Amino acid sequence: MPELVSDFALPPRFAAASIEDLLSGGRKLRRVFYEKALRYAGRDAPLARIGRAEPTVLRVVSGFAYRSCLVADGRRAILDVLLPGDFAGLDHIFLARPGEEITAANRVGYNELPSGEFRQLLADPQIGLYVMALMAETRWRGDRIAASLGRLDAMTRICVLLLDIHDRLRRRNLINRPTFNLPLTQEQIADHLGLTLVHVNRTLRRLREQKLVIVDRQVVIIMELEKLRSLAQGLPQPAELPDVDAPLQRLAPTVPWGGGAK
Amino acid sequence: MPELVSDFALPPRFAAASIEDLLSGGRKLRRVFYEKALRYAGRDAPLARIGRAEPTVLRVVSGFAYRSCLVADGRRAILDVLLPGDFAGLDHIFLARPGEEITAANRVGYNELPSGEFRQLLADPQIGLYVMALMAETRWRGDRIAASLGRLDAMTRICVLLLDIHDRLRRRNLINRPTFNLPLTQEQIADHLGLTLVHVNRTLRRLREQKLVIVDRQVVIIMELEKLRSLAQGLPQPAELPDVDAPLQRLAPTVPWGGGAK
DNA sequence: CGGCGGATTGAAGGGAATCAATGCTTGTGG
DNA sequence: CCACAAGCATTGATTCCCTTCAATCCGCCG
Repeated sequence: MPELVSDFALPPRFAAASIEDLLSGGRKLRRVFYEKALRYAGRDAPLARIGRAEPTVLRVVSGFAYRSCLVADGRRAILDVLLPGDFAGLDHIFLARPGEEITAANRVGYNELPSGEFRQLLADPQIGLYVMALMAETRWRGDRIAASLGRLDAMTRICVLLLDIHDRLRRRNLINRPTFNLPLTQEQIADHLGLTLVHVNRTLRRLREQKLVIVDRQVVIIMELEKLRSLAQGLPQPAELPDVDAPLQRLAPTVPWGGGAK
Repeated sequence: MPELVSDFALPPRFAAASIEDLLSGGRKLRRVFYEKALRYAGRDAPLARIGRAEPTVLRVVSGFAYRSCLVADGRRAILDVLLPGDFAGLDHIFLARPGEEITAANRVGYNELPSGEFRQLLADPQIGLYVMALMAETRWRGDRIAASLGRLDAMTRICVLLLDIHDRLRRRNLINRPTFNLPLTQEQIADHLGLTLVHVNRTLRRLREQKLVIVDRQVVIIMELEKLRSLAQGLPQPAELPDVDAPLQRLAPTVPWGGGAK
């Protein structure tokens, strides 16, 4: 049997056997969260704090947030960026106290469920399956930035980050052009990509000069989508979770870009 | 209410509510895997390959393995190191084909379950809960190396890696002194930590000179355990999964160290 | 207006990569 | 039993990507 040479390029697919259960699990879970009040957190406000009382599971409805930690010498590492539709605190199923810090990057709307209540939902295997898929997706993202941090240079890392956020927003129908709002400071980008603020700035300038991506203020415009994609080749790819939210109204991010016209 | 200043130092704890279910889930899962034949893979042999036919879930019984990917310019990134007792391929619950490469670092013994069969086990919520805990643990490890790669220098990264493997082996009662066998080449360590083989080598020498850790061949001797631990401060910590295997026989790794006397 | 957080840019230094040889083990075969 | 090859480890010299330090600029808000 001959080797399939270029099969690595194919994006991972979900096994047919699980898709049905997955989708209904996702719908059930969505329903539960929607019953909860919509809470808001202002910029830089914590959604979860290490060691605090009762941990909760939360779902971001609007805005960006990030998980982070502080290492020994006071530097910060941003482990993951949370977009509208993302869940966070799933490991609070097990933990008596939050083990990570979650912070709002801009004004974030979210729903929250006490972890005890969430744990009871898992009695339903379909919900359980969906939660596992969410956890798997988080891991894929984690693998992806780990590989980026370890093996890509600053320029490529930034491209991959922007590409990933684009794809995630696109898949959720939050955008429909290669342009979006990125409410992260250059310092936060640096902390996420293992760089310094200064070097992020320089690299963004070079990206602009090369007309690959334009990042001005918080507006990102991807000029060469396919070129970015080729830079990300070989990195772990998340399988695309079937979109549970498809029928919902779209949550377009505000794009301060000439008043939003056209 | 005054801030608890140093609460971050406490290791995360499992919520009492879930421990019972977790343990019996783990025991059930263990039973299923033990019924399977023990397979072996020689050094550098793949346990799973990207895009191959039917994906499986597997459990390492002896030996070391690692998950890896190849990025665009041909460099390799080792995303995770698998020790005896670790599961791999849990995301094959969802995937039609394996999305990652798993390779044996030395001779590995393992049990294997077709992902379809594994999926059926999840009908049992206790097993489901345990699987989620396994996935959460993998994520914690992922967060930890991501933070290391992003914010620690070569020396500290190596210390954290050695400390982590030590702790994992220790927790599973595979060792009882700060000495163990690490069947990874310096190149593999480099690929895991985002360094080059040459720099790993130099750094190991400096660690030896400073009498922090001695790494000779594949034998690791940690001299200053507490100093290593202080270097890892602030990194995400995995909660310690209750040891399902406690009553089992211990699987001591061979330590080529003067014939194993003492 | 002053102040502040974020962005931008310059100059200098350092940690890690790269290039290049040379040892050291181990396994294989004569 | 030794020769030889292959893989891994070790070490030196040089280069470069990124950091660090420092200053300036810009937009925003009270």
